[in-house]
Parts: sequence; structure tokens; C-alpha cells
Amino acid sequence: MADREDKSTRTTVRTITDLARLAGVSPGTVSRALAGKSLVNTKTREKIEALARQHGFRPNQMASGLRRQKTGVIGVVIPLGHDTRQQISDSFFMTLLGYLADELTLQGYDLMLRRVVPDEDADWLDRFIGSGMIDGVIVIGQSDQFDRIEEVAEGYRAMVVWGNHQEGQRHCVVGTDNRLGGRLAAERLIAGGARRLAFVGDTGPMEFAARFAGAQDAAARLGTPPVLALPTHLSPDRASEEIARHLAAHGTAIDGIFAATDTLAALCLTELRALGLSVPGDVRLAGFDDLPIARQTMPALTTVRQDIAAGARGLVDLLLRRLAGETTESLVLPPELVVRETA
Amino acid sequence: MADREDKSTRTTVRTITDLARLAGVSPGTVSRALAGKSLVNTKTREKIEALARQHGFRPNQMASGLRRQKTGVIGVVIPLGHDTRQQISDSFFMTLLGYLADELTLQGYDLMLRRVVPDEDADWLDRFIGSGMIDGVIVIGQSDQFDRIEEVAEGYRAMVVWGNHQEGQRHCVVGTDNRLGGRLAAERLIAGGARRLAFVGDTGPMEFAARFAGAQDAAARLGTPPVLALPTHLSPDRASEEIARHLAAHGTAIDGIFAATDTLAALCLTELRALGLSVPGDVRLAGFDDLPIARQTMPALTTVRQDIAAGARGLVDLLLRRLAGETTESLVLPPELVVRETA
DNA sequence: GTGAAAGCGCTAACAC
DNA sequence: GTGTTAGCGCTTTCAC
Repeated sequence: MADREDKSTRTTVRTITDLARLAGVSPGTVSRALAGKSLVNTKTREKIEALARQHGFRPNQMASGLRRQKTGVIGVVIPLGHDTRQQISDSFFMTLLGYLADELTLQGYDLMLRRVVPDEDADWLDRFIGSGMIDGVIVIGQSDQFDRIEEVAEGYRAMVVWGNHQEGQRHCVVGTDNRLGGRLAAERLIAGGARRLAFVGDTGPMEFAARFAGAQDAAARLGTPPVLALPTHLSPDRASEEIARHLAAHGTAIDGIFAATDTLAALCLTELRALGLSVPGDVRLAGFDDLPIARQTMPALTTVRQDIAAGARGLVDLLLRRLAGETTESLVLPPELVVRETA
Repeated sequence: MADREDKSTRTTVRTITDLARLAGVSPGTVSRALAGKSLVNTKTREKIEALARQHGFRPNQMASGLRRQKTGVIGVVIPLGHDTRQQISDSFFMTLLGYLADELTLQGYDLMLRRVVPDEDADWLDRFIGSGMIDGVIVIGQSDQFDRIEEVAEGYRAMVVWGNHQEGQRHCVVGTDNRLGGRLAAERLIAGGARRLAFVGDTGPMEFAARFAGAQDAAARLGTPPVLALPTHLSPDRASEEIARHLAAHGTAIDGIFAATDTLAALCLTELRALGLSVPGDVRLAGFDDLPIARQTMPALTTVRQDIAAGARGLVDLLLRRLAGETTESLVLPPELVVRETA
């Protein structure tokens, strides 16, 4: 209450100059004091801090940023694939985003989020970087923009990407070993007795392509027929329908499904059930990600776990080191097969 | 390729002044041309635009923002409740965030995301607003910060909040009619034959409290005993365990469960199954939100749908109108009962 | 230890 | 139509 009354009577102090006048010092001194800089008389500093607190003063970050040529903001950009459009992107990305927010906050950075549709805006990445609003950028997902990202990486260091690692690539990437993950999933399906495997999901994005390739590796190594690719979109509505169609066409010829994500796996489960096929009796099923939903389907999903929290930590850590001028390697995280009930 | 060669030979043009020199005009003219301002000779404009494109020039937004006293950035802040800590917040919020990102992008704004723990930082909201980095703020969820938000709303107009509407409140809020939603859920449970209802979830946050109150309304009106409150945390791990404990204690005395969110409902389903109780045979179950998971559980969840996309649109629309100086009312969205298989 | 002064890159009067 | 000028609010030499 006393606090409230103070508020109403006090003069507005919006700038460091206002505060300086009040404290009877120069703006420069206020700046130094508030920045916790070395040489400021303790008395002066305390007085300034008290005044600042009392008046709820906060330095304008735009001005400070402009002057210091750094903003304290990290950009996070999610490129949406051609088929995704306005659609909410996959919950894996949103989960990663949550962890990123936590991690960046911890490190004292703010997070500027941008979703872009590269097909509509070829300039998406340069535009963001060139805006002057961010000190560095984290790209969530390579989508189909691998080449664009490579090009940018040539001339811009403050970038780290979540995605798949490719031999000899230039940009610094953090991600799970998708190919190995795909192999683990397929091996599990085959070990359970499946011989005619299918991969459900779009094989366009690199990460998914790698998962598919891993499954092919397993099939080849273990002597089962090649894995059938059953393409779908990512949005649940369209995917459901597409899965239903695929199953209608190939249902009985398939006895093992590796879905590109848990979300797709859950959809498969629903559609299989609708066809009266039992899981894992008639068809074995494995997902990817180990999102919360994997535990909640019935039966619970066997899946390949990505350590999202570790991924977020890696992204931020590498980016900050690059900002500090270090050269960094990419970080490939190990996938982990989580065996539940569907395979 | 030709493009690439251009790049390597061209001079760096970082500022509007660089570009002006190249174009043989003054910085002021460049600024006007690029801003699409009225009076600029078409020839001059085209020349400048061509040069800008060719050199990949983008005006520095910090500088522009500082000068114009507006940033083109909207802050989105998620206050984390006392029990949530570093935990990823609920997937409902993340989904809303996704839609907000789409909507803000559509309106030409960038989005600055901040997650805060009010208990550790009493100043969370003022700090964000005072940073000078944002033109306005959207608060996602009132958490237990209703009073703080009210206080801020008194002196700051550029704020809109997702949450529950309270008679006579000052701050502009967008949200579902939670009380009505709670009533719809409970009525459905009771109509299906349930008489001993329980509410699973924390009744602390206002939105949940309203859902609970709505359920009580229904119980009172229809003459069933008061609804039992079974408190849980929001994080799946802790909640699972707590639900198990609650069910162990009250399991047989309950024949209808209204869960505060779909996530919790899905957890209830798992725990009920573990106890050998059938849904909806032994226990009827309803959730809230209608997240994708609601369709994917087995049996599929009966739930109360919140129109998240409409919510996001409302938040952005109201905020922009407030930025334009309008006075705005709060927006209360109607909940919709979605009947599936659990009740 | 503190003040004065010169910008960071851009925009908006105000001239012409 | 375009140039000139004066800042937006802050930080950082350089003096003293």
C-alpha cells in the first residue's frame, strides 16, 4: 500500500538521464552503476540502485542493444514444410521449443520465435539474421532447406540447427542419430517376427529419410524384404485418412509398421484397430520420439526415444560457444529403443 | 550461381547510409523508399530497391525501433506456477502458442517468448513490459498471478491475457467459459448414470477452479453428492502417481471422473485400467481441452472442447486494437461438449 | 571515480 | 522529391 502511494506521487523516470538528474550524477555514471561496472563509488552505486528500484526503472534494451551491437536475444525459427502451411507443427518441435525456452532463460537470453514458410519466402533465414534483432539463431528442423542452411552457414557463424547430421556438412547441427534409431526400431520389429515391414511417414525431410534408411539397413542385414514406404502428411487429419487408405491397400501384406513419429504411430494404432487387426498380434508397431503419448496409447507404444532436454541443452550450449568465437563440432545424440507393448 | 558470384564481389552494405552512397542519394531518401513512403520518385525508388535486393540489405530493426518508439514485437509470457518450475508447461499452452505465432506473423509482428517463475521474480511482468523490446504483451494463463496482472493492467493498456473471466476484473482477458464447460462435463457424466463424481486436478489456478465450480453446479442442480476434489500436479510423472493414490483410496466410491485437462484424463484412463476398472462401464470419464490426444486414447475421450485457434485470433485481435487505442471488452468463448466413448 | 561527448542505425521534421 | 539535421536511449572512450 505504501508502495502504491509512492508510485502515484513519484516523477516518471523513463531514461537513464532522468535517473541521473535525480541522483545528481551524469548519465554515464548511472549506466556504469546499473551495469555493475568496475569503477563506481559504492555510495553512488547504492544511491542509484535504490532510486532505480524505487522508480521501477529499467534501461531500454533496444537502445542498449543498438549501442553495444548485441541484443541478448536468440532467434528460434521453425521452417514449415511445403505441406504443413499454417498447421501447428508437430508436437515434438513444440516440446523442444519449451526446453529451449527454459535453457535460454537460464543463460540470460530472450527468445524470439518465428515460424516461416520457406516456399513463400525464399529469404526466410537471411531476413531473420539480418534483422539486427538477434545475436544468433537456432533453426528447428532442416525441413527441405538443407542447401539454404548450408549456404548461410558459410557466411554466418552464430547458427545452430536441430536436425540430421550429414557427412561433410558445414552447418553445426544437433540431433539424434536417426539412422541408427530407424535400425533399432526395425530390428525390434523383425526380432518379434515381422517380415514384411512398412514405413509410415514422409520420407522427404532428412530426419525421416534417415529413419527410413536405417530401417532398410536392418531389413537388408536380417534378410527380410525391402521396407515399403507409405507416405503421409504430418497433420493428423490428413495422415489418418492416408494411413487408412494405405492399410486398406496393403493391410494384410504387412506385419510390421515403423512410423516416423509417435503421433503417426498412434494414428496407425487407431486405424489398425478399426480394421480389426490386433497389435502386436497381427501387426507389430514401433514409433519414434517417445513423446508422452507413447505411454498412453493402448497398448503402449514401443518407440525410439530422443532425449529432447539434452538436445535443447546441446543447441544452446553450442550456440553460446560459437557466439564466444569457438569453433564447434556437431552433436549427435544416441537414440534409445524403449520397448513397451506394441512390438 | 550467378547470384553467388555477385555476392563475393560486392561491397558490404550494412547500413542505410552505405546504400545511400551507392545509390547516390541521401540516407533519408533510402529510408523513405524502403518504407514505401509517399513522396519518392519512382525511378529513385526502383533503383534503391534493386540495390537493396542485390546486396541483401535489411534495415536494422533495433535502430528503427528505437527511433520510432515501436518494435514490431509482441511479448508472450507464460507464468509457471509454483509447482511447475522448469517443467515443460502443459501442451494446451504450447498449442495455443503455436497458433499465436501463426496469427502474429500474419499480422506482421514478431513474437518474443518468455517463461517466468513469478515466485522467484515478483517483478516478472513489469520487467518484460519495461524492457523496451515489445510493443505489447500477451500473458498465457493467469496462474496464481491474478492480482499482479490486475495491478499492471491499471497502468498499462497493451496487454491481453488468456485465462478465466472474473466479474468486474480490469484486465482484458480471452478464454473459454470454464464454469459452463465444467457444468457440461459433469452433466454428461451424471446423465450417463454417475452419481459420485470426482474432479481430478489442481483447483488452485482460476481456470481449473472454475471448471470445478461448474461441476459442483451440475451436481447441486441434479441432486448428486458434492464433487470430490482430488488434487494433482500438472506434470505427468507426479500426476500419474497421485492419481493412482487417489484411486486406491477412493476408487470404488467413485463412478464419474471429470479431469481438469485431457492430459490428466488420459492418465486417469491408464490408472483405471491398471486397477481393472472399465471405462465407461465402471467409471465414466470426461476431460477438458480436446487436444489431439483425446481422439487417440482407447476408448476415446469425451471432453470439453476449447477453440484454441479462435482464442489465439481473439488475443491478437484484441491486443492490436488496444495498441491502436481502442478500448476492448474481454472475450469469453463458448465451450463445446464433445461426446466420444468415455462418457 | 565521474563528466562530457560522440555515436550505434534509423526516421521524421523541416528546408529547399 | 530530396537533402539536412536532430535526435530515439544507451554505452564508452577520453579527459580530468
